[in-house]
Amino acid sequence: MEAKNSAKERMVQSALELFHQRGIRGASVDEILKRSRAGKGQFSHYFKNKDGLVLAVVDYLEAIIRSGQVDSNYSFSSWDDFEGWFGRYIGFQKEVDCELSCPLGTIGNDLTNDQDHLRRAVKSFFDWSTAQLARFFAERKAAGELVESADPDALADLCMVVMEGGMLMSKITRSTALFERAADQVLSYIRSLR
Amino acid sequence: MEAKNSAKERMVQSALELFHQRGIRGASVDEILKRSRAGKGQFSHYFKNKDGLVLAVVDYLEAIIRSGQVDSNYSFSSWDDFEGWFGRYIGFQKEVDCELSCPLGTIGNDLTNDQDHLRRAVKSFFDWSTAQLARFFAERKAAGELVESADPDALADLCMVVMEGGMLMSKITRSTALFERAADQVLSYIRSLR
DNA sequence: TCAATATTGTACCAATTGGTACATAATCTA
DNA sequence: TAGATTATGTACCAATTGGTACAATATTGA
Repeated sequence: MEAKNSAKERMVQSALELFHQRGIRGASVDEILKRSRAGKGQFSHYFKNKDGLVLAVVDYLEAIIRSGQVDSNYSFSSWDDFEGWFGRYIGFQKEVDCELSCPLGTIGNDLTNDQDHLRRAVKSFFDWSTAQLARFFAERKAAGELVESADPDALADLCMVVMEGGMLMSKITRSTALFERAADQVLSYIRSLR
Repeated sequence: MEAKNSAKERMVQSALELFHQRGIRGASVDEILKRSRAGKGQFSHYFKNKDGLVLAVVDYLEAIIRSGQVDSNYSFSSWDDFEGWFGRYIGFQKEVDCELSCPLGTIGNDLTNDQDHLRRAVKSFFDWSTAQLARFFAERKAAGELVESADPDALADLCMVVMEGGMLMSKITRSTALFERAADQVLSYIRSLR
């Protein structure tokens, strides 16, 4: 149905790159079109307006992460899998010299109150991610690998918050040192509950 | 020297409010001037350009936080002081219905690579905040109130990362639930080191 | 006092913004 | 193949952007 590298796909991917780098407002439609070698015609044809493109970008991001096509996947089955989770985000930051933070965090923070449908789309991805972590912790607890007082949902929330905060602080400080130490503390904490 | 409510002061305060709400790019110079009841003349007179205004806003924020004029101060002297630290940020989010995140986090994430002087200004505030937390943990450890294996710097990093991530996730999910549970876990962890 | 300095207001500018109009070309389908 | 639908390109638009020019007004200090 859809060609391999359709104009629509190129627009979404270019928009993702630019939104990730400079946020929604920092990337103009014209620049996105130039980068994706598309014209205004395609843009208006495939999207109602810029918000429509943002929604497509969020959906695209959610799709590739949920399908595991990206480094930081959420298919934990062992403690080793989990312990590598923070490492993949830290590794990403090192690859990009700490010049970016989380794409969905950046997009989500850029939204205004009149873009609630977009905010909900971003939130739904975070809800899913948190649920994946919580499911993993619940499974480990059911297997007797976590003490009775451990709260799987709270642990999942802690991980998500540290990941988002770590990505943001890495960009601002241009260093993963803070993120790494914080992640280490979380891992120590969770190990102490085993 | 400076009048109580000088045009410069009004411009900085209005800019802070708007940058906090919509980021740097989301707040136009014209809108800031309208809100602060000032003209283009004053703007050009007091600031070189928009970046100059951003720098003034960052300096202003750092000054009021370091001087303790704002709720979330950093003058910890007891465990009770510290345990209320996350609570003040969570309380702020509740006051604003989770429609904002951390002002310096928002500004910091909005910067591009050609604004390195601004990034360094934001970073210097985070460095100071982290150092305040680290000093507190180091003092407690010296007083024998933390186990030998506790790392004051790493604990400070963990707190900063959870605070920033919590503020961001609260805005995106429009709820402090995640932030609260994550903060609780951090407090549990630190208590386990006492 | 009176000139220098600091402050403020208004008008303007080129560039960019998101968005529309509309003609053309390709593709599908009956 | 004919006609509809889908896809693409070009030109244009009003509004907004950050920034400048410059005149006018206070305020200061010798």
